[in-house]
Amino acid sequence: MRVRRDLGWLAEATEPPGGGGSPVLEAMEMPSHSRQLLLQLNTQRAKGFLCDVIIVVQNALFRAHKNILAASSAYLKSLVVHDNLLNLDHEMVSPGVFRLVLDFIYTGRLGECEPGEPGLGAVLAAASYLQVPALVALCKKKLKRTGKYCHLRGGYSPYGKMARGLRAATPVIQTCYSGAPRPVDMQPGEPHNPLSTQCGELYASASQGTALHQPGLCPPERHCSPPCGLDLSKKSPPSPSSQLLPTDRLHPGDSREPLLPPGHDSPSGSASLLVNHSSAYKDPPQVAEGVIHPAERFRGSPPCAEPLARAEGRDFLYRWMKHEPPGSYLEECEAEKEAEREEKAETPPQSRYPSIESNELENDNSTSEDTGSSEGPSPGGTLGPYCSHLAYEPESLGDNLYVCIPCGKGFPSSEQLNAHVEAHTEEELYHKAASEQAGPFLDKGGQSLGDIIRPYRCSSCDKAYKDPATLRQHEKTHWLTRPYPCTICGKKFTQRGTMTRHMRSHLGLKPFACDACGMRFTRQYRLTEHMRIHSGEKPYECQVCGGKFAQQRNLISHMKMHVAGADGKSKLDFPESVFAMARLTADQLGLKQEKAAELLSHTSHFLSDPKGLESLYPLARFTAEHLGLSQEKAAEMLGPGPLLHGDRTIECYSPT
DNA sequence: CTGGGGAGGGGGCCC
DNA sequence: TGGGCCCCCTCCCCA
Repeated sequence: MRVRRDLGWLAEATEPPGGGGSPVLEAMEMPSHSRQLLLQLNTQRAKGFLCDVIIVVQNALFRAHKNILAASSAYLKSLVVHDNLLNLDHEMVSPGVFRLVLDFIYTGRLGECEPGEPGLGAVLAAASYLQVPALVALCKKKLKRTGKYCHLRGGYSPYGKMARGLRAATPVIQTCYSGAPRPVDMQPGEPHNPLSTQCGELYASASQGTALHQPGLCPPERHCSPPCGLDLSKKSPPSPSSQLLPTDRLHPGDSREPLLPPGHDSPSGSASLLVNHSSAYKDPPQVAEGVIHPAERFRGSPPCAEPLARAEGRDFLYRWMKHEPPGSYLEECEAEKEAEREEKAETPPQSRYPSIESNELENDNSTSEDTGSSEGPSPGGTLGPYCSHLAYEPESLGDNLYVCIPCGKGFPSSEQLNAHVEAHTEEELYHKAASEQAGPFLDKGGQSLGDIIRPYRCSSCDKAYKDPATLRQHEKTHWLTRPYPCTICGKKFTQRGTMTRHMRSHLGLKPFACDACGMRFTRQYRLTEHMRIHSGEKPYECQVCGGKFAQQRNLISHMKMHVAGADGKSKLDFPESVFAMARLTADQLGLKQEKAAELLSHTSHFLSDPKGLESLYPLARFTAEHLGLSQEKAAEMLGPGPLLHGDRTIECYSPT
């Protein structure tokens, strides 16, 4: 009827003035038009084409079109108006259920349920929550007609196999990185967008890999380490117009719910989708068990998840006790878990402060064995975490009453304690000596000001930090294997946050919008920087020519121009005090130690390095302010000479 | 064509 | 865990 009415003007307009001649254009209707349109839209959704909204449901991502959502659901309509990223309450709708709802929106059909699929009752509840009246009506009708609600609740499907083959027809993220197969619907020349899933959905595994660690289920390179997950369930963005995407690890291997053994708690805090589902709808436990059975989920029919989890737990415990270093990828996964647990266990600072390093633990353990300590060896040859516990619980020292003050270890006799003290590495002694030579900034305990401010020193590179967590974070940079791989491109990162941020670029998420021009950014800092363009603020001033810049990096690039002449040689001279200040600051305060030492070790490098130039003035100011010294005074006090940097002595050259 | 500035974007890393 | 900052690369525009 609408078509006829809408086309009426057209018929009138095309009718010849005389009324006769060519036949009158009658309004016609193509019955399959709406169906074809929906099919096209659904195809586009599957390919991610023109999708302008991402819906996050717990650990799963769905891409869709705002118009379609708005036309189907009053609730979603209210959301998509303001946001490109929707975060649905997974207590109300689980990822599996939402997939069915989204399918219904795009196809007008409600997928049949098979064992493990969300029940019709759950779909009804979700449809009510999302305000999809057509689906609500359909669910009610189905429930009334079939009268098999009890079976549904029990996980039994009266419908047989799924007609639309959700599992088979949903390749999801086919590729993580090079070498992986491309999606079947992708043309060879087409940019490979790993987000182009058939259902426009991505899943983030909350299981942190239990079944993923099964050989044969997933290529080893896809075995994302457990702690690498993006937590989808946390953090909301500061911008009201958007939401960040805290994700848990995106699981590239399956289009459906993340695989979780019953009762398996995600380390990231993301509970099982199906546990949530069952709890939300008071489903009996067997529903979840049926849903997540790995044999249902993965090609190759892996063993049941629960024994798998147990085996993994045993393996993990074994490795934990053995203190095995990361080796194979699976081992790395275990090592990462271990590291996570160690971090949570509030391990003490390492090396030079009352602490126990892992290798020291082993040494300590061997010492105990040698001396017949009351503490017997632990499985695998080390005491592992127990040793750490011993070291910090005086009452647990047992007969080891002679305690080494610096490291807190106990020994049964003074002779053994003396032997232990002598065994402290030369490096430590050298450092202490170095600190004592540092002169006026030392306290009587032999600690430099830098050590006081940053007492947690990396045993690998000598960098110092204010707190142990930062030190642990830093130490990951020394790991041969970066623990947080991107599940889309495979790039690995040393910090989870960096990987999360990287993922945002894959997903095209730019939560921070400029109010003035509408430009969006992936980071708040970028927006702040960008806003200076509108405000005209240029806080970065060139100390040489007075030029001002809105962005620091452009000042740095500008300084390059000042520093390096046409022949590449330096153009500027800098006062000795500046060098002295940098040396003082680097050595005593631990600020940019490596960089300052590097800069000072070679004057030419220093002069050609804008980073050093830029850092000198703030460093000098900092030093003057905090130590109550003038630059000249500090320079006079320090004088020319070798810079003691860590356990190395670096010659310093005067800029003249 | 080239150099310089402006600006977007990504990774590293400390707090 | 996310924010913030630093550093780098890159592109674009303009003189």
